[in-house]
Amino acid sequence: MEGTPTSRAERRRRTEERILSAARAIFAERGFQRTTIRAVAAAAEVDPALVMQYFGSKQELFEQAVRIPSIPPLDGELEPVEELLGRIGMKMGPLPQATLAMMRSMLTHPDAAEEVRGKLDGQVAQLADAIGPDDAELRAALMVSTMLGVTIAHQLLGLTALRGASPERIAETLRPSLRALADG
Amino acid sequence: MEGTPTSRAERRRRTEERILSAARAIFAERGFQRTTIRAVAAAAEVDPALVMQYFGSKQELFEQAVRIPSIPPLDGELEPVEELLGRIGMKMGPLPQATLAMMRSMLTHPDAAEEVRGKLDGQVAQLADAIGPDDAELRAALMVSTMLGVTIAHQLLGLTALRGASPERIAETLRPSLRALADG
DNA sequence: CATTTCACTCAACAGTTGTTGACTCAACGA
DNA sequence: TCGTTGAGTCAACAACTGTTGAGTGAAATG
Repeated sequence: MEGTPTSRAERRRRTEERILSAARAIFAERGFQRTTIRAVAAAAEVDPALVMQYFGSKQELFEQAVRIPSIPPLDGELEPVEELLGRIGMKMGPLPQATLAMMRSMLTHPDAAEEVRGKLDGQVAQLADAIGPDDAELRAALMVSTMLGVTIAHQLLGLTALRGASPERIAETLRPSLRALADG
Repeated sequence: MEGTPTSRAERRRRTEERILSAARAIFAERGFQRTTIRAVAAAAEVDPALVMQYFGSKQELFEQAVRIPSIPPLDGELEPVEELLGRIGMKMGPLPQATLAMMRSMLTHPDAAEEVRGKLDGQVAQLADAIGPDDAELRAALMVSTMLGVTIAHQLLGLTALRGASPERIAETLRPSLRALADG
């Protein structure tokens, strides 16, 4: 058998992570409203009251579960267009559950909307710095919007024409489009 | 005073439309889950029970309220890219409430997701017919995804960089990007 | 060993939700 | 004029929700 490490701190750490993991999965699948504390507790094999005791409220559970991976900033080593394209899935695997949970909720949960808007605004600003001078902000915003749309259509909506396509092929086909926006 | 046309059929027609209008507005603002029959009834100045009596269930109310304006098919008179761009807001005003309601709910309400996916798949197919032969379906899907992303970022999320921009300027700036996708 | 601490459970409350059935009353048809 | 119909209301049910407080038993501490 796997060792049963019944140390208090260790047990706590593990169940807390088990709850967070279950929460991420269900938030990502159903969004904030349709996710119930009871469902998260059941998936984590814990009593619903424990979830409350650990996280205080459903809202705080959501924040904790979704906090970790912010969109990484452009590090300037690569050309911006290539860096954006890489994010479609070439260099990292599928999107982290926390990001999916955030996106899934952003249209119906005001706090998630504000969080996503802030993150995207930040990315627009970074991108605007890296591309040509004319209309930089608008063009950057459209590049980010394009990435957003492709991600939603692919990961959340499951457009038929995108379901079979590999991330590499999507990125390749999208390149001239982003390039056109980046160059003005 | 405005005439008080107390004919039975007429009264029914009017209250029914009042309910549908209120439903569209609230569904568009809050999405399916967070919209309550009571809120719709209150906005329509009617008893909640009447909404049920007329529409049977919340789900059916949603379907009726959202049914009407399907995405108009490409009519082939214009070049596809220009036709898509026109939809950003140049030729028609802001998106109809029914469409907004649909989009607002599509990430958290499975039926709305399926409906939107179907509509977008249809548009992809049409667009794929109208553009060059290589990878037509994938390129068409990316064009549609781009439109989706820009619409979400602009109308539902309110990206800062897009909030001030006029639809015409957005369409203009987006043109080379869509053109690149259309031409392969 | 005795006591305290704390991870965890049980049962319940209070509010909200979709939905229903009995009721009221003005418009309608004969 | 009178019975019928149907638009609209009222009060309530049943299920589900987030949330709470009292309790339990094993680990930590002395």
